[in-house]
Amino acid sequence: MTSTTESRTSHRYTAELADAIETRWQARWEEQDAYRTPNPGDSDFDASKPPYYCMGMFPYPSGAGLHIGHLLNYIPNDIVARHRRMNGFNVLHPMGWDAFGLPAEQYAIQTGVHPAETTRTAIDNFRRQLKRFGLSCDWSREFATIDPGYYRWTQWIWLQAYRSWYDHEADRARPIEELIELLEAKTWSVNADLEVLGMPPGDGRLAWDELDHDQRRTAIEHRRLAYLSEQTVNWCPKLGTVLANEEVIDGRSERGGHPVHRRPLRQWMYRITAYADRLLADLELLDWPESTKRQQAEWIGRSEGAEIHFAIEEPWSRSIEVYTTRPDTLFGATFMVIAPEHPLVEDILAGTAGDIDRKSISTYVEASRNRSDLDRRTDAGGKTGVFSGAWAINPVNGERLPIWIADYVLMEYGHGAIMAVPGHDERDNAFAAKFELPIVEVVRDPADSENAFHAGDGICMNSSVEGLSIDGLHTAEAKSTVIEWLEERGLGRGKVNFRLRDWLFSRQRYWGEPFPVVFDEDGHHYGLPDESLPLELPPLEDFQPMESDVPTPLLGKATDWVETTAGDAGIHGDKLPADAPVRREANTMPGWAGSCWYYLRYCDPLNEDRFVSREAEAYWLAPRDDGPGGVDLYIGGAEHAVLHLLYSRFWHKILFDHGQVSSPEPFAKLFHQGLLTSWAYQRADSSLVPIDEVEERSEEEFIERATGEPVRQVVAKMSKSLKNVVNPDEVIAEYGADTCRLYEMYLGPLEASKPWNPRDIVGVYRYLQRTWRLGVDEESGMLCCREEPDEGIERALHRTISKVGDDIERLAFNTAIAALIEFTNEATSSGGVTRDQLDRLARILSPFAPHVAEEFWHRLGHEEPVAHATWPTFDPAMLQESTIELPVQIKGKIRSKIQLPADADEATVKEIALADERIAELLDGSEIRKIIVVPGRIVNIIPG
RNA sequence: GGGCUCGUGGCGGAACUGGUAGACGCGGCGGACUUAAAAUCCGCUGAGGGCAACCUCAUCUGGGUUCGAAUCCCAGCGGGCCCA
Repeated sequence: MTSTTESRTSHRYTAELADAIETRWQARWEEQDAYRTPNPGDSDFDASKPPYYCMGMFPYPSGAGLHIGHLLNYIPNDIVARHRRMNGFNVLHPMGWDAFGLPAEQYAIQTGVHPAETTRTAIDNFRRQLKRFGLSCDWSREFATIDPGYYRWTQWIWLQAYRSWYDHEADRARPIEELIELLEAKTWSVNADLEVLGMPPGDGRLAWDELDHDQRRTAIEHRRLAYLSEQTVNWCPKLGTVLANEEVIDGRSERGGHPVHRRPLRQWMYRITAYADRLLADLELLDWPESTKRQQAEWIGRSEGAEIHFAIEEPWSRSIEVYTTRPDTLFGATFMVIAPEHPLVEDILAGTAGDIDRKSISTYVEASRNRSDLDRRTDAGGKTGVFSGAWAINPVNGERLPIWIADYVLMEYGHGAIMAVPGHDERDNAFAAKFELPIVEVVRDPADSENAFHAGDGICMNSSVEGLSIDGLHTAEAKSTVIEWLEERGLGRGKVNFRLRDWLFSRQRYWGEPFPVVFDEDGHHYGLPDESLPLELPPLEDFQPMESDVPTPLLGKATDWVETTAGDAGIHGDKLPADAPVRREANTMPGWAGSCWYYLRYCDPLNEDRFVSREAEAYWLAPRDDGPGGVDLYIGGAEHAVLHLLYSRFWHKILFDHGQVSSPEPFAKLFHQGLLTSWAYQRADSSLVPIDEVEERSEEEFIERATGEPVRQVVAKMSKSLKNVVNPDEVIAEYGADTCRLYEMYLGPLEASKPWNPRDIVGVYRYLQRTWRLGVDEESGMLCCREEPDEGIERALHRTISKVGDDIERLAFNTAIAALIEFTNEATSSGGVTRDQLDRLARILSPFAPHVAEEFWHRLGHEEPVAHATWPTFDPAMLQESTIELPVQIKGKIRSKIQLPADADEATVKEIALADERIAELLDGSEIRKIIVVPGRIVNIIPG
């Protein structure tokens, strides 16, 4: 081989060179703290710059390592951050780790290694991989949710809720002391059920001083934002934990198929329902995808209807309350249905009166106890139910309604009881059909008088008794008439209901934040004072779940930790004597907790006195430019559309009510990146085959090795089980990080699902090679630029600067990169760029390919990193060509193109168009009815 | 079942508020360089017709609105997401 070939290859942009450039600059950036973001108060903080806060949803570091889909979340943020920084913003662009939770604990159980250890290893690996992509994050702000210095404040925020109640009059959370003040002052009172009422005592309402200690506690519990409550949960003895409804299938755990029992358990709850109205209304303030806002609105599920009391015939001395959104169909109620958990069921089973088949009732109740809510709601297996033997009275017409027990009614919704209107509700209709119960039509669909069954709005019929008739009224009117009638007689009232339930916040697992609370010997709880935080997780050798029928939290194993004294726990002497034995809460917080407020901590991650300093919080998050404040841009997957984003908003509002944060909402603008898909293989029965079990016979023929059966190539979400995950380390080894960044952004629109196709990567790799050659001579390795600028290239550069900047703001990175490619191609074919042009090119390339750009920037003689440079300007006049080409249509079909000055007026345009040789020929002197001129766009001639 | 959303070359995708459909990339074809290959560079590449200038068709299907529709409206088919 000759030396010429060697020298030529030695300065080409190859994976090896990319690796050298990238690692060199990454090391330099780290040395010089290139991406450190000063906070207000820091000596190098520049208050004249406006703030910009952009972040991606932080990753959950798993043992499997980063996969290419994660980058789809972080590269866009990095591009925006770099662009904003170069445009004079103080940019906060942080990174951290969501590290508590079930996956880490399950992994630890499998491997026998402590979750703290596996999690730290996973974090180190994720950090290494992310840094290798050259993200311009301020790593000095990094933290993990498992750091005691962080979860101290997670516990503190929980205590804020624990020490609060919700004042519906003022529509905000307030300290418990203020509730006690209102009660002590006898401004407010308590009813017989120990519910706090916003009215003075009297008329059956009790004054605070009439209550004993325990009654007072109970009354307060009814208002507390973080409270204890008996909840029916899915307990899986084998797994030793409570499962979410979605994790239970046919009474067995989704994972492992172990039996799951429904049983009541005392759990910490969050009164998120108190915020339902605000969580719904404030969606309007947000620049979020409409679909996500709609999902949240549906999840909150506000409905207007009525609460109606139904008396029950003797001997059962109670009434049933139901909630219905259709009080207008009250005349059509032909039976009642109550949930198997309804208190009336217990009464019936305990009693002896009447001719009642108690055996089949108890069998049915037992059977439904272990069905998940999800199963019960869906129609799997058809409707089931049993007659209770009791009868209710319809308040409007006095008719007797048989009360059935059926598990399609859930205790958690409404009051665990419904009035069944089989004529106008599908599920009631199906139930009535199955058990041969009467169906009455009371609403007529104006558009369809054929079918009696109609679930929508319509005109009332058969709905009239003495003193009340709604016949002929439309649904909306009928509803208000019935509600008014019920309210006058004390039989019911109009009510707004929400689908949203209070948030079950306890888990029986080890790997989570401990609750900062202890219980005395009577079971009364005491929140820990702030100065005793953090309450650290005790070290636990054995974190295998306890197999038990009695739900037992894992932390219960740490007996030395659980059993302590009030003094050691930090409870003040005025609450309990120092030597009083107390038990710590052995449940932990769910995986959601740490992610509820991490965006706040980034603003001031090392603060030991506050969760975030007021100054930093106000600078980064206060409302500005008519926005609601909060994070300027939050990018993350649509799978978090409801839970994480709703929980975060809820926590933020609690802090807002306490005056701890200055914006009503945490995230001003939200964007969901699409899924990255990959090839997968499907059997004839459409089950999926892991990619490594498939052999490619030819272009279109794929065979499953084990069976020899042909399989179909399809696109599917990247997942470990399909083995179609792409490891970023491999891509970097083959092309370098800059290529990988460009490729991911070039695939297509950020919000769309896109297939990862390794074949296409070379396109952007070649682009970087061409761009490299634009500035560097491959033989000498030296910077080589032309002396005299080319007019066309200069114009093209202005166009590119303009388009790339606009596209970044639109998050349209694919078209921004296309524009960059176009520029390089154009510059290459017309003899290269000058130093000055390369200088500007390096800057607009830097958000996408920061390492190559930095190399150019350095070689051009700059000392400061390119990230600290300013975004190049463009001259709008340079975007405008002096002569333009305009298509000319005849009757909407393009027949010719004309050249004309860009500033030609309409008359001139028409004149030139008509004078065009081809147009004149085609028109052949015919009459012209009309000529439409769209300046700069088109001319359309309509002959007469 | 209801709601939302999408459907453009062989492939990923462009196309501003209705105004030159297919930017850019991949793949393919041809050429230059090379003993040859790789790499690189240049040209062509929606379909059909024509020697050519050009013509016809073409954005899931079928209707409609408009001077003009990938874009707006209606119906249908298909994919995705959410709710049930």
